[in-house]
Amino acid sequence: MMYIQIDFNSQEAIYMQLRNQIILGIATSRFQEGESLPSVRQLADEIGINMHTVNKAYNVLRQEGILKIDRRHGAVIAVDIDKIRAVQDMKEELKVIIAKGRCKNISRKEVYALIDELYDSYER
Amino acid sequence: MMYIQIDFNSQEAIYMQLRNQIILGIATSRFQEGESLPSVRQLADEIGINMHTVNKAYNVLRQEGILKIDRRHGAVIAVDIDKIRAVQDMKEELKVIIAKGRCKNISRKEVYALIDELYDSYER
DNA sequence: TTTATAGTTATAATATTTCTATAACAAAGA
DNA sequence: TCTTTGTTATAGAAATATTATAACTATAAA
Repeated sequence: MMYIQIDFNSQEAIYMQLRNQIILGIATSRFQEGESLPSVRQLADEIGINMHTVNKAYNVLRQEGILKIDRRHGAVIAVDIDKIRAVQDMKEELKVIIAKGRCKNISRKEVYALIDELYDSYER
Repeated sequence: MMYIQIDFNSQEAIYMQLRNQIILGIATSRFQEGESLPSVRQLADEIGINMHTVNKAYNVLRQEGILKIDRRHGAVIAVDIDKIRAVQDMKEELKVIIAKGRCKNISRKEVYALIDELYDSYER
């Protein structure tokens, strides 16, 4: 049992909701490095969605260097530590969000505080 | 002339690219509070896209409290300062990004550094 | 008052993306 | 051999994005 919760009324694509929850699960140590995720068919069954939707989420996570997938062990949490690329990716993701904050006169320190709140909530 | 650059091969929706560039433009002071944006027809013509696509971008920005739109002056940059809501929105947007950083062992200080880089690049 | 321009609304068509539904395949393991 | 794995292919349905017209009302300028 994975306890994944999908909001079918959300505008966010199902595969992205799934991807997000797996990332959040790893950050909060609900899932651990080396742990196997259910097979695409199993998880699809469990959630009540199609196999390919799970497959898509897994492949996004693979491309992001969060999972490794092979025929033997299925999807295994294996975070690749290409720190440089990870930081670059994050910068790209933050770009518009911070720009919007700048428009709203949100200060650096206020952003720091948000970062702290979130980091604390992911503490193990 | 607005000098908006759309990547038609991008997977990102055109109206979102437009929305992002306007936000970045405000953050970098290329556009100023009180300034009028081109009419939806004008900008659509300039970029070579449909009027409704521009209209959608403008309406997203209105909903985010970045523009005001009325029949007299068209779309005018008018950032509403509901700080509490703006901060809440940002937290929501940061949630998964920071979780992913946590997976990648990116430290708070490294995130701070990114925030600083971005804030500096938006300095006027 | 006429004219032009503003956003708004409506409708339709097309393209793309998302999600589902089947099915078959090859590799690995029991 | 039998089952399970991810992978691939194809097809269709549903939702979203984009374009194309057109008409409407309100405002501003001529």
